[in-house]
Amino acid sequence: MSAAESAVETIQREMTIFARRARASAGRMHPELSLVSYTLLGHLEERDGCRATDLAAHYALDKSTVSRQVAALERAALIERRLDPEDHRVQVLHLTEAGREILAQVTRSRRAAFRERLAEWPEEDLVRFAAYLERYNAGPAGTDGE
Amino acid sequence: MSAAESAVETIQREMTIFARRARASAGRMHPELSLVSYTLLGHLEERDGCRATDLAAHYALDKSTVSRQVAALERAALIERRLDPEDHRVQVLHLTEAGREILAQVTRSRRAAFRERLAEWPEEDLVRFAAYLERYNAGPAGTDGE
DNA sequence: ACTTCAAGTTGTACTATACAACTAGAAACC
DNA sequence: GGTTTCTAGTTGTATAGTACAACTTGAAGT
Repeated sequence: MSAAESAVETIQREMTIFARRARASAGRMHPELSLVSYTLLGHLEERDGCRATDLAAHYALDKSTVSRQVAALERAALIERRLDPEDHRVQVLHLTEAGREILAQVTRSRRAAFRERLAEWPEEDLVRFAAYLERYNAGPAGTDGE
Repeated sequence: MSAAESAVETIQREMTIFARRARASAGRMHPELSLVSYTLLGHLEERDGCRATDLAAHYALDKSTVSRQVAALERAALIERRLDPEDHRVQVLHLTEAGREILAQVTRSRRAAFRERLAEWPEEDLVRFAAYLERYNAGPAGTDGE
């Protein structure tokens, strides 16, 4: 096996380990915000509001799933729905103040965990690792599908 | 923000994207073998058989969860239980021939997906990326927990 | 106006998971 | 040697996340 082939094997194995761990720990780390809820809130912050359908399309989730997630987030007062005056079928979703705070808090705590884990890494390696991950994720949707 | 801090941000963001995608696509990619089942079978192959308790400890799963997963894998005839003659509480789990084949088949298909995704990468980058991932996962269980 | 399309909700089912209560067997300790 | 304690595993119950299908409501096209 060439060095390249063996490296691909390793990448596959380690990505699998990471995915499994992330999945197992996602609920335990932030009981107040699942990984999906977190990314939905993040998307709302980034886009400054969007429709449920946009979330479903972007994250390859069924619209019923998004509908229930949105209902839960609204119940928790983390988001609010604003009816689109142009089209009465549409609800534009926005973060509430509380939602913004929770999102920031979870982001801080996640960031702290990553910082700790990467504390010993030289800057040069951090920068290269970050670039590799970006390149990997930017690739054509193959292994996954966004 | 320093280059190191901004790299950590990127690593966090990209790892999150990867984890979310992996989760979303895990079921769709291999309907015959969930990510968890896949890793359980992989562990059995690697260790050439082990106990349910070992699986639970290694993957931080509840023993009841493992018990049900194992029951499903046995029902699918991918593993078999052998009673330990030394200790009648213990069942040593082993892959069956069918289990070995399914595992190999899913491994091949996953490998093909990764290869395709990484096809354009120069060997040098593959090797470095693989090393970074190993280093990341080998770190102290912080963000996750095995 | 009628049909067709789009956004969301609700009913139903399934999977993965945890926690608690339980059974069965092994080990330890007077 | 009998009682207590520990360990392996199963089962009951509950929850979260998910999909698919059927439906409602409103918009757009013909």
